[in-house]
Amino acid sequence: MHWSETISRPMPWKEEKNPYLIWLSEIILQQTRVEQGLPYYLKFAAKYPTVFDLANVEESALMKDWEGLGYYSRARNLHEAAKMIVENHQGIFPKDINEIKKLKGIGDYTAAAIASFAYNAPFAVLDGNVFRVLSRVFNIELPIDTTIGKKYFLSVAQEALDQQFPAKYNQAIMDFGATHCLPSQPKCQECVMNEICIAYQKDIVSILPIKSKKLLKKVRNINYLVYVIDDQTLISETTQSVWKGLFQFPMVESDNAAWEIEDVQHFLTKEKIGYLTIKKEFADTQNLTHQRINANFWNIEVIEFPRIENTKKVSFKNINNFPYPKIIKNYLSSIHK
DNA sequence: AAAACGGGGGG
DNA sequence: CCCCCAGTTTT
Repeated sequence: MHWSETISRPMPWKEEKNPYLIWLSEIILQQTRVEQGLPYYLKFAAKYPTVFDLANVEESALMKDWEGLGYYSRARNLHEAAKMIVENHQGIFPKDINEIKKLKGIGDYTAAAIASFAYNAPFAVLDGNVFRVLSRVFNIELPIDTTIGKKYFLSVAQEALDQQFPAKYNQAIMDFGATHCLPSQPKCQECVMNEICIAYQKDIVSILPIKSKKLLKKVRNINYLVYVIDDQTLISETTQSVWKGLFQFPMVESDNAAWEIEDVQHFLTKEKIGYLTIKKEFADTQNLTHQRINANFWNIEVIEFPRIENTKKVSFKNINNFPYPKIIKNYLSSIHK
């Protein structure tokens, strides 16, 4: 806490005591860098100043505002939680941590963050920063991605918490992890903790914290078919999986490799779709947590649109009124001259 | 307990 | 190219 008084890391939600705005900021910041989430927080705080504004908005509009931030279930959960607060709590954000945890999208970390920041309640936050700081200072070599590891770290975090100033302490340890006790190249030489940091004394800072799992990535080849008549094309709303609630073009996934133009021709013929021209307009790749996506965008001039379930006609002039995943946005930017 | 879930920045 | 980020929900 003393260290935190020597640094400056201003953020609009620090010093904020309105639990609704704290909640909003915490949801936006889940697995998201402060610099990345900041503009979204400012937009949401201005557009949805109260929980009622959030509860009453159409979900599609909310998704549009969330566009580009990722982890879209956060937006859907935010909406559902807002409605829960209005219906079950008369629009007043709950104060009891168990009630806070019942809200969609709020887990252990976010509940502790809201309870401590808004009400100065004595609950220690345990996020990526805290895992790192505690694992190094106390030389904890339990993996942080196992149940046993999380349980132990939580007990250490709770014990280390300053009971008198929980909000200040939680804020300080996260600032410390984010700016000083960095994942790589931490500033150990000038660290105020280096004399009591066991990992530093043992020179094993770089291996901490320890993770047990490594994740497998699936490679997917997606062929987006952009059917075009004059200024119109066909888009559909994704109904499941990763990009639920966002829009995309009709697509076909190919197993081994991305399509060549012959494969597109073959597909259109098989589906009895008449076409004038086929042109590969854009190619891009995107890395998600569990999959690597190779995408090709095929511009296909047609005489009449094929009948595909759940698609709608839209003009390129209005196409940006709908929310899209990043890879579709990249394509749309590339064709917008 | 493990997998799924985005996007961006930095080394 | 890999790691990590103010984590939570679903399987």
